[in-house]
Amino acid sequence: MAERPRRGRPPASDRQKQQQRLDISRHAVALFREHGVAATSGEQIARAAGISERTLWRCFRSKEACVEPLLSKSIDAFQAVLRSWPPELDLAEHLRAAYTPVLDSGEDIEAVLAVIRMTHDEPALRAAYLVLRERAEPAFAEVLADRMGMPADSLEVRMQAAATSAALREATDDLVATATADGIPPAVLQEHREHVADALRRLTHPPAPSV
Amino acid sequence: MAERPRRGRPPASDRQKQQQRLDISRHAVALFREHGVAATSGEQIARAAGISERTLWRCFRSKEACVEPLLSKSIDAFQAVLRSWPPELDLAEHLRAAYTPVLDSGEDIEAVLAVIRMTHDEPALRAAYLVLRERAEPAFAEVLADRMGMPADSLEVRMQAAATSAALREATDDLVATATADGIPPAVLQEHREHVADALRRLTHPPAPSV
DNA sequence: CTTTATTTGGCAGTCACTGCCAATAATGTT
DNA sequence: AACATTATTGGCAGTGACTGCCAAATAAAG
Repeated sequence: MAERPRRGRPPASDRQKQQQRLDISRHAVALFREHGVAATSGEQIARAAGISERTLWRCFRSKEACVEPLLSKSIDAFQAVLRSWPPELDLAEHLRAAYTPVLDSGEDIEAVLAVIRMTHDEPALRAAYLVLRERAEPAFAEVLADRMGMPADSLEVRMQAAATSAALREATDDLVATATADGIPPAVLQEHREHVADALRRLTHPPAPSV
Repeated sequence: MAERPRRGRPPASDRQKQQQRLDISRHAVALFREHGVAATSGEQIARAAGISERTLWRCFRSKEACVEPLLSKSIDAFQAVLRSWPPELDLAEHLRAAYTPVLDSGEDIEAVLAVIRMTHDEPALRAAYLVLRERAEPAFAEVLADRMGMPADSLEVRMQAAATSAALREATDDLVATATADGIPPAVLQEHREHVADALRRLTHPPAPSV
């Protein structure tokens, strides 16, 4: 229990590891975009990222998993928006103010959009994307639990969280599909926000009590 | 365009191919259950199914994909139930009469339950499961499109379909987790049906029009 | 500079999976 | 019955993703 005197090289912080993974992810996605997933080898990714192939496989269990950090960035960003949603404020208002869809990912907007687009053609990428979104559902559940007045691990809340997450995924796919190279037209963006807000509202405000 | 005189060996019907895949799937799942996924090789699966390794890889692109036919069976079964839902009947009533959760899969109930359980520990299986469920969403959309009076490929309907599918997945996971070797206690089953019915009702009957 | 703890790289090996071609099976034709 | 034709299967060699193992390199403390 007591703090043993720390000696030797200190373990890399989680922050550092995340950073390395993100760095690799950027190089990997760049290669995926240029040559396609199948035509990109682990060796190429490692070389581009300036690490050995061995450490690449230590960071990612598979080639396709290299997209995770980039995708996570955008998913995490939306979670943060949801978390900051004040209970009394209308959701659409909150989103209009705080939600700039994918692009909280800063510099990586284009990369994230490209990956999501690629998931439609590359089954392995789609699988990674879906697993990632499911992994984010507990966080959704926490937000919804407050609104619903039920524990976050109750089945009801988990179902709502899963439903919310899936609806948001569909809306995101739709947005990404209509996004051009120039970016996203403001009108489309506005409509997207409304869609998301409607879906979330519908899910968090149950209709007249049935049964 | 005209029917060219058919000569030589006729191609296998889709039905036959599906049957072969299902047969392989059963053997693969049996091995997965016994030894785990990692410890089961493609060679073992092929040998158990009485085919060459080469044809195994022709039928399935990956080892984990071997679970698809079995899982599809149970997903398809629920879709059939949904499709047969008469518009005027209460959903809970319909489910009570027509929905025996996973087990329309006939002989394969245990295998299906086992696979769904395994998806919690085996990321690759989880990925396959999620991809499979997403692939089923368009079918959900068709059912919902009728009720919502909108085209099945509209964003609204697709979002509802995705949400429905995800909620159902969560409910199924919950059911599978509580299922014992003896089977599923009737009380639990009944509760499960109610959960599913509630979720679907909530999704298909939107609350008071917002905005 | 030595000691200790941690990360990284190199190397060999396994195994999932593919391309290619020969063998076999299932049909119609002569 | 023998043959021609087409679809499926199997064998074989090869590629590449990934792992285990150990040695080198790095970063801190004594």
